[in-house]
Formats: sequence, structure tokens, C-alpha cells
Amino acid sequence: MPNPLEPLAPTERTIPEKPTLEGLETRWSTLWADESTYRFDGTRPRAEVFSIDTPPPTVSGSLHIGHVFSYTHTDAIARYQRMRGKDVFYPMGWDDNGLPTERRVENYFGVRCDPSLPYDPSFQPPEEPGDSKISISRPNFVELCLQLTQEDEEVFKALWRTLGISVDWSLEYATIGEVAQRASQRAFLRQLTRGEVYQAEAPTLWDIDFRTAVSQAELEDRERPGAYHRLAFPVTDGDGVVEIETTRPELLAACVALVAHPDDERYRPLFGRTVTTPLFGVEVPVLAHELAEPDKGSGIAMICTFGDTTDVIWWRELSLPTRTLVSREGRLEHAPFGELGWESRDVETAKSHYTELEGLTVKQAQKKIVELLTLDGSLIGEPRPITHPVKFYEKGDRPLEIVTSRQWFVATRPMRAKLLAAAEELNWHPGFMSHRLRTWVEGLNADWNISRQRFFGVPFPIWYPVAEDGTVDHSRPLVPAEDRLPVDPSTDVPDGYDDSQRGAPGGFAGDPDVMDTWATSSLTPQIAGRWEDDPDLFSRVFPMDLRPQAHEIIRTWLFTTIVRSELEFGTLPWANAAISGWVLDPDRKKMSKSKGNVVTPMPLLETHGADAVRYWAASGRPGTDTAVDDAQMKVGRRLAIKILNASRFALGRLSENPVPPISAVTEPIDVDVIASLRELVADATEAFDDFDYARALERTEAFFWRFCDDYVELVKSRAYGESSNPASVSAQATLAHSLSTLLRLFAPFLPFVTEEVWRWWQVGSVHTSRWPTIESLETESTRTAGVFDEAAEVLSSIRRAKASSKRSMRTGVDLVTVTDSAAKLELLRLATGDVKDAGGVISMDLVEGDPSIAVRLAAEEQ
RNA sequence: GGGCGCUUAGCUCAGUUGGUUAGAGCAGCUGGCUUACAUCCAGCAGGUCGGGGGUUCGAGUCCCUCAGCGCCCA
Repeated sequence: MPNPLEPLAPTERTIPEKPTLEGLETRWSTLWADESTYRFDGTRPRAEVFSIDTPPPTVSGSLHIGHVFSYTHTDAIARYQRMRGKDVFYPMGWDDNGLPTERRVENYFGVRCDPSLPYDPSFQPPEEPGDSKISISRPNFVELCLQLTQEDEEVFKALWRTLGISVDWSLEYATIGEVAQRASQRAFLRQLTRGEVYQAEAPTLWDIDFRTAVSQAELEDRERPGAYHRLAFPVTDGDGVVEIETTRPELLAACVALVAHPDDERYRPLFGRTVTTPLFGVEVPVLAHELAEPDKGSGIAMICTFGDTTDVIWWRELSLPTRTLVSREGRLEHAPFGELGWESRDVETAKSHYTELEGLTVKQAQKKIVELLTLDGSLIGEPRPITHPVKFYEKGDRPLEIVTSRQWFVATRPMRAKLLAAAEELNWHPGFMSHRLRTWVEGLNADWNISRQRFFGVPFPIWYPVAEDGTVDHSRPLVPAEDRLPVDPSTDVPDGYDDSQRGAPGGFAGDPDVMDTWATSSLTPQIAGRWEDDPDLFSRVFPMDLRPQAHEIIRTWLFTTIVRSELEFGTLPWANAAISGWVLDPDRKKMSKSKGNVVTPMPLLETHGADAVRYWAASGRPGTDTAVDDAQMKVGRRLAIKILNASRFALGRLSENPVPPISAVTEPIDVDVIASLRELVADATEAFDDFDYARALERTEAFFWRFCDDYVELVKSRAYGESSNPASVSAQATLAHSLSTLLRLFAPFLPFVTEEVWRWWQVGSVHTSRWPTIESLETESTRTAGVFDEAAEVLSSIRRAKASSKRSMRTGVDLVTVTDSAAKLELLRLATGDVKDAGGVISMDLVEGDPSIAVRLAAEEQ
């Protein structure tokens, strides 16, 4: 529970003469670590816990101002919930496994993983990467991955500490760690038992350079130049030809059908008949399907296995045969014309044509086949250049090919209805982000491929029996008992076998693949919550309260986390999802490495201070793209300095006296200010409950500046008075209670400066203090609303008069005549003394009539 | 091509369910060392709320439409 307010004894207050922001980050982050300020207690019931599914950053990716931006939002919410009395579960994880880390290790050390090599315990990477990559074993490679990610994690930790993120570091995890491996493998095995995952020889999107399968979620369309090649297919049982247009003529030998729209009058007579492919003489049917676009090309398409994702849909829905052509190296494989599945009307011609293509890369093959088709007379006219979208792996730079291979899939398509319901049930902040999930789920046309042909990842906990003839029997996987997890099938042995039987007839073979990075990071609530490893903890934190994340990974991380949670627990993994916006460069352009406009956070933190950078971040509305803005950080720094100085003033008025109780607030203007502070507290609380940290900050900040500029100036002379004067004590009490309240309202945003000031005069940390309540700010005197506004307006008129006469603010005023309604004058009458003191006014007349304020300045001294 | 969002002062943005004269900060300009703060304070100036149409006693706010920008999905 948060501490009750406990002011230090007056003699123990330490208010520095010249307060400063320098060094606050180091001082307080060290103390918070020493005092375990943000420790998760873990003994309180679920209802008193607020649990956060923190995004685990990919440490091998570069440190980015975007990290600072979105984690500040989450931290503000975490700090608010903690002050509200919640036991906050706020872990930090690292998403280290996967391709980005492997690429970084390959380049950093100049190595390449070759899984066929044995482990070399004495291997040391070269000081500098050489010209050609050194091949090393998988265990050696994984060691280097772990080494590098650990170094990277330290850099991130330093950033989080400097930024003041209030995570409980004892809850740290990594998606490649033992806990994560166990959870991932356990979840996989249970899904296998329930029939929710399956392996299949299926068309798979394949990156030739990375040599791995890619899932639908990792795709990216890029506009690329291509050309329509018009080819003539003779109609088999009749006269004439059908002219099709294709951008991939090199796949002609893999053609299994032609397809046109069912309503297309031009091709209707051909449906059900066959045509013959040029060059290869293969007889293929002409079929109808809605996805064929009459306006595209000649309106009739050649279906190959497989040229693009539409081919896959046609192949599946029209139950077409498979003729695989493209290898995993991106070359045209052997095509056994004449054999089963490769029938031709003229086998010898087909073979002779194909010999010219076999072994070529896709690009070379296209050139060659154009020559062949031209000679043959089947190419009609010149290829017609176009620009069209081509599928790429988002991290790759060659178009993806589609190959058939054995992969593990999670059956997500049958879950569509359930996932759409989940999109509705989840509380999105901002709400419109739910569309992102909905459109993604509606557009799902492939199950989730979770196999990756990589090395630094969680292995599939699966072996397969090897038959006496040496073939691997994938239909009867050997699984370990759950209590053996995690296992590595490349070094561990299935029950009932010994290591000598690895790969031998009658023995076993481990699954060589690792899980897709999303297959592990989709389990972050389970990993962080120690699912099954610590059932007590898990029951207190799951389902979690909040998933904060960026919008570009809704279709990957958010989607897959929901899939895993629905499958395992039949529930949403969290109640709320807070989607942060992008950080744009100062010119409002999206940052990217290739553009070289990525902003690194540390220099900004050093220049402006953590509170200032956090202020900028917290000013970004939920879900709104926000530009890096030095000016806004300077404003934040100014605010922090103002808090120091205003606090020094407010606390200085207490002299050696204790903090007066709220009941000492009796002067009408003081009572009015405390009442508007109650409204502020209500407003900020409501905003935070709605995850709108930016609104809470804006309201608090606006109040604070007005408090300093008008209220403090108005009551200054009264606040300097003796403790024997109730009017002075009223001002001193108002200053102290306002300060205490404002410090706590600012604490989620400016943790360093608020902690600094808090410790001048309070016991314990502001971050474990109680969030202010309106009940604690109830005065005994009744409020007369408007006193402060009226007084401030008259003071403002006095300042205006001085400024327009270009006189010092210290200039005396002989007479102020305020003309206004009786009601307004009545309000003003309750604060006349303060207004006169603040303005240096000798005499003030209040006259009923049309509103006006006349100010007569003292004569200028000669 | 479908969807979502944005467009308010030179810049960055607030404007809750439609309700006086549209707000703030920054930048600009004019002044001021006023004992919390010159790392500061005061004051001034600046907008036909992207264009057009509609509903209404009343529209920045609701509806339609057009334009530009950004993103998501094809």
C-alpha cells in the first residue's frame, strides 16, 4: 500500500539555497534500486494488482528515441496505478532471438553458422571480422548470440535507468531464456495434443537470401517494375489459341491451369476444356474463379505452382496438382517430363526446352524462356512493361519465392470468429485501433507458419523416428514429457533412445528448425508471469491489465498473443491495449535507418535531462504520431526548474513550523484555489483511468503555471506573515497542500524532480505515496467560487497598465477603480487585501456598473 | 481498389455530450534584475478552425461531398 502522508519534522527539512536539476537521474535511480521502490509484492489478490505486459525490445536493434517515447507512456500509467495503491507488476523483457540478432552476430564477428560442424569449445571470434565469413557450429554461434545480446541489454538497461522507467528488475526475462523456452515448448506441445498445430508440406513463402520461411505477417508489398508477356496456348480439342498475359513466363513449365472470371463471356465457352502449354506441350484445364480479374492483362491468368499467393489460393480451392520448379536457392530445379505428374504431349520437345532452363536463376530463366518463346512463335508482341506490387520479406531485398516444404503451422483460420470477437472485447486506447486487428483477421488467408530455418531461437521439442530404410517418419513425432522441458532436440535424446541412434536407421532425428520469433514473444504474459513454473504468481497477474505497444505490430505481436491466450486459456490475455504512435523526425518524416534520420536518445537525455525528455514524450497523445521536438523538451526542463523554485518558495513560508492542517485554509481566495485543485485532481484521475496520460499532464501543467503566476503572486505578502496570523497560516497551508498535491500529480511524468522536492520535506518516496484524493482536500470553510478569478483579473489589469506605460512592475498604484456587477464586486471584496498588496495599490474603489477597470499609476519619480 | 486517422495562430497542439468574444505553449515584438525563480517575470500582436454544401435558434464540434497528408489491408 502507498504510504500515508508523513511530513518530516520542521527541523529535518532540507531546502537547498540554489536547487538544481543536475545529477538527479543518478541520485534517485540509484536510491530507487537500493530501496526496491518498484518491487512487485506478489502477495496481494488479483484485484489489487495492476499487471503490464511490457514490450520486450529487440536489443540488437538500435536504441531509438521511439523506445523512450512509448515506454514513458507506459511508465506514467504504471506510476499512477502504483500511487493508486495497486501492486504493480511491471517486468522488463528482451526479445533477443531471431533473425536480427543472427545478422548482427554474422556481421559483428564475421562468422556464419554451419549446423553440420561440431562444437569447438576453444573457438574465439576474431578481433576484427575478416573478408570472408568463418563457418562455426551452431552451439558456437548461439554462444556468440548470447554474448552480444548481453552486451546490448546492458546498454538498454542504462537507458531505462536514466529515463527512470519504474520496472521491477527482479522480474527481468528474455525470450531466449530458460523460462521462455520452457513456456514456448510447453505451449507448443499442448497445442499439438489438442490438434491446434500441424505440420504440412505446404506452399511456403521463402526468402532465398535468408534461406528461411516467412509468415504472412512478415510480408511487405513493394512496387517493382515487371512486364506482361503475352503467350499463346493452343486449344487442345479445337482450333485457335487462348492468349494469356503473365509477368512470370519462366514458370511456364509449372503451369497447372488457366483461370478466368466465371462471368467473363470471352472465356465462358472454354471452361471445362483444356489448352496446351507452349514449349512443354502440357495439357491444362481452363477453369473459373472469382479472383480472376477480367480487367487485368487479357483477363485470363496462368496458374503456376507457385508464382504468387493468388496461385496458392487457386491451387487450394480448385484442387490443382503441384509441379514444383523453383528451388530454395532460387534456381529452376529438374523437371522430370514424362514421369507421373509431368505428362506432356511431346515429352522429347519438353525435355529439350527445359534443359536450356534447368539450373538457371529465376532472373536468368526469364531471359532464356523469352528467347525460346520467341523462336517458337508463342510470344505475341513485345513484353509490355508495368509496375506492380511484389511480395518481399520485410527485412529482405529479393522477391519472395513460394516453395513447398515441411513446416509447423498454427491453425489460425478456424479461429477467425473468435478473434473478431476478441477485437471487440478488448479495450483499445485509442478505440479506433481495433480496426487494425479486425481488417487483419478478416484478411487472413494462410495459417500461421511458426517454423524458421534459423539457429538462435527456441527449438521445436520434437524428434522423429528414423525407419530402417533411413527415411524420417514425420507422421509420428516423439515428444518429451513436460517436466523435461526445455529440450534441444539437436543435443537431447528422446525417451527410449540413446545418442548413438541419432540419424541412424531405427533411431531418431531431431526437428532441425526453431520457432518463429513471434511464436515465443506471443507468450510474453505467460513468460513474465511464470506460467506453470509459479502458479501462484501467474494467478495474480494473468490475464493482465495492460498491453502497451506500437501499431505496426498489431498484426504480429498483438494478434499472436491473443491467439495463444485464446487457445490455452480461452480468454483475452489482457483487458486493455494501449497503442502508441510513431516518433517522427523533427521534419515530421518517418525515421528509418536508410534515410539516416534516426534519433538516438542518450544525447537528448544528457542535454535536457530525463524529466524534460519524458515531458516531451508524455505530451504525445495516445496513438498520435509525434515529432522529436527540442523546443518541447526545453519547455519540460523549464517546468521542472519551476517546480524546484516554486517548491522552495512554498516550503520556505513554513519557516520552522509544521505543515498546517487543511482546516487552516480559511481565506476565501485560498478556499477557492483548493476547491479548483480538487477539480484538477478529479480531472487528472479520470484521464488516467482512461489511459489518457497526456490529458492528465496538460491539465496539471496548466493549473500549476496559473498557480505560480497568479495565486502565488496574489498571496505572497500574506504568506510572508507570522504564524500567529490566521490569514498568513491560511496562505501557508494552501501553498503546502497545493504543492504536495501537485508534486504527486506530476510524479508519473517527472519522477526525478518530484522525488527531489518530495524528499526535502516528506518521509519516503513520492512514488509510493498516495495519489491525491478530493476527500483529502476538503476545507472546513465553504467555497465562494470565482474569488481567485476575479482577483487575478484585476491584478492582470494592473500589470497591463504598468506594462503599457513601460513602467516597472514595482511601480506603485494610487487608485484602482473596478466597475462591475454587484455579484462580481462581492467576490472581489473577499480578496481586496491580496490584490492591493500584489499590485502595490494604495486605494481601490468598487463601483457598480458596466464592467471596466481603471488604473491610476503613481507619478513617475524624476 | 477498400478501410482508419489527420487538416484549428508562423510552428507544435488542446478544444469533453453542438452553447457567450475559439484556447495554450513555442517562436516574434515591447518592457521589467518585483527578496521562489533572469534557467525568470509582465504585456502585446497573431486564426473567415483545409474547400464546398446541409441539419439547427446556434456548428471547430453532427451529416454529405471534394482536396491534401499519413498509416493499415488488398
